Amino acid sequence: MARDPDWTLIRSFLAVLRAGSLSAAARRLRLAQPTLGRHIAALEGDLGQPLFTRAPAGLAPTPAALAMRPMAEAMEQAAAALLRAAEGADDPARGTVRITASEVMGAQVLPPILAELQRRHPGLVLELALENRAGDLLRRDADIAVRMFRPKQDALLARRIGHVGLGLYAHRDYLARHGAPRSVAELPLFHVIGFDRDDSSARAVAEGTLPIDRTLFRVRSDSDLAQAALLRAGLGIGAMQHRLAAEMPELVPVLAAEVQLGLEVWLAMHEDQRGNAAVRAAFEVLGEGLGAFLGQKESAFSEEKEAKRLLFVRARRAPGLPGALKS
Amino acid sequence: MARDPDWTLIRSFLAVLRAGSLSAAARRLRLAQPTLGRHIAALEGDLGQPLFTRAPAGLAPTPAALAMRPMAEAMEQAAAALLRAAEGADDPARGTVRITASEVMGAQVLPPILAELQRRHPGLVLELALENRAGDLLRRDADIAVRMFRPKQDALLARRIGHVGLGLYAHRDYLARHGAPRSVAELPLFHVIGFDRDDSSARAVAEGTLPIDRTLFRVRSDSDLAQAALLRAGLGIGAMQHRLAAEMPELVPVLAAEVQLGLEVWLAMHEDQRGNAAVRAAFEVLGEGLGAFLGQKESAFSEEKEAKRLLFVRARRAPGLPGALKS
DNA sequence: CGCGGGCCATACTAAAATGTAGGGCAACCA
DNA sequence: TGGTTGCCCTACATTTTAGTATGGCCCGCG
Repeated sequence: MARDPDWTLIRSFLAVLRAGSLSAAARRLRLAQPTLGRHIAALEGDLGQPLFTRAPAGLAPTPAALAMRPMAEAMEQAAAALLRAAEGADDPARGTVRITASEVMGAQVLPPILAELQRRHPGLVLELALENRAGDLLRRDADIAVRMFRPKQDALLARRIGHVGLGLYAHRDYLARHGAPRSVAELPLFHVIGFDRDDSSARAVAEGTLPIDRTLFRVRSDSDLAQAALLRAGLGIGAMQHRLAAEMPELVPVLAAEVQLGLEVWLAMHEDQRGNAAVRAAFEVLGEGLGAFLGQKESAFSEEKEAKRLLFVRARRAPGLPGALKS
Repeated sequence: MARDPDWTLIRSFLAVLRAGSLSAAARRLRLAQPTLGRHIAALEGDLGQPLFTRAPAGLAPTPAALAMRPMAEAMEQAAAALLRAAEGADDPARGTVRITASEVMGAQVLPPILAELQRRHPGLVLELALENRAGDLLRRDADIAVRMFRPKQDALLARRIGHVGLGLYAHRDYLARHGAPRSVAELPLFHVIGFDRDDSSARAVAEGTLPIDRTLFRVRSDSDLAQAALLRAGLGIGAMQHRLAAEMPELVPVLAAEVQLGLEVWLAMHEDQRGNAAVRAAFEVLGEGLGAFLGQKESAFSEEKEAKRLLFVRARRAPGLPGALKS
């Protein structure tokens, strides 16, 4: 009852699912509407069950169609990754590299490094996606990830770049108005800037240091960039990389001796992309640039397994607080 | 220079890559050889670079083609998963569920549980893949995984089923011939059965207990089933689940007081498959059956994040030995 | 209530892809 | 060395597929 359908039909199916109607999907795919109608009919025939119920305003997906959607999207992403791999396979100068990074990294640290990358490989097309959530590489959403924590997946090639130090800062005007806390215990009396719902950044930073709790914060945002902007605007006390804060004269360190935070910086790529010259070149330049930025010697190219051992040792040295730790 | 190619071309490309020639690929796909020749030519045109060099004995892939292969395979697996999802979306009685498990689990524990599953859902088509390597679910190589360690991926729905105890055993004839070790320190004097190159099983079992080293073993195999068979054949001392050893009267426990090993049992499925009735039904029955086998109450259905917290607590209670721990 | 705009389905025509058949080439084997 | 086999390429007939044009339907709006 289920012949395996032509992949083109799946692509059309996904387009119809997204667009909500045959006509709209046809416009996006630059095909004719009857063509898509036939594709859907053929796919329904192959699968032996209806995928859409014909409604006046368009097509309504059946539960089966909704269940199929993630797989169709996985195919689409794999196809996009294949295209990138094909472009840059031979020639590092001619390819597209998609990089994902955390917000702060992508906005504050990466641009000059990417400029250097582009200078060395002018033919490269660069894509930069900023998300604090991980898991992009495995979905082939990106070729290279700059992450502030150890990549967990076996299928990744990961390199530990170094360590970045953070501390608490506040605008000097804020401190002039409210004074400065004299101890960590006094912090709840001030306007602490922190996450809203997504604690992934905070828990990585605070690992083994502070018990992190949403109720501590009196100014909340899940965007690290927004947090930084709020900090610079004088709304309260928040965390920032020392390296970045040093270039912002209006910021003054707070509890510098008591609160010392740190993050690891990791570079990761999918092992499938090992054969892609463009990705390899970008990986190298990013490693160099980030290493220089961190002012630390970078470790040798190492596979995930070795990286794991390193992290393990590190984790034993600094046992964390159960409440703040979920990763 | 790079139009995004029709997905059918990618499928043909993968077939040619695997088969090594247009003709062979054509036979497998039940297409004519010139058709595949045209597909490859079209794909090369779309990508703007050659994928194969024409050789007398067939086609030799270029580096670019090799770099593209993993992505093409990812598409293929996603398509297969899509097909399974379509089949079983509505009706648990009519669907295919692909299960991956470790060798011992799949060969010794799962069969009766799968029999029960089939009894309850006679229309289900079951696929069972035995591999000790993980990472199958994310590649959509399987719908459900039975694993002896905590699944690490965020995109998975995981349920901790329970705990299985292991110990060292030997055939009574072996012990009659060689005697029994009186302490762990004496073990190297005996024929210990263990892994050859792949230490993934052993390091999970021995976590926090024994320093595991390949040189300890005097009988080596990477197949857990082979190890069990060697153990039953009297070749030496090896690890086995208490539950299984209890049904093998020829086996005698060794150093039962000194060496107590254990593994967690986890059930995991891809969150994308949540909408698949067949997979859900299989997940439920597997959870019940494994829970009954382990003789323990199963915990409530929980997402990965909660599972992580559980594991963290556990890891703190039993700190491991750095050398034996890489996961 | 009539009109326009969105949608899908159908019939027909045009284009494109597929299959078939035959030729040439290199490698292997008796 | 001569036959056989497997391979790829090209040319041509055929089937399949896509595009165009049209009609009917439902909804919202003036």
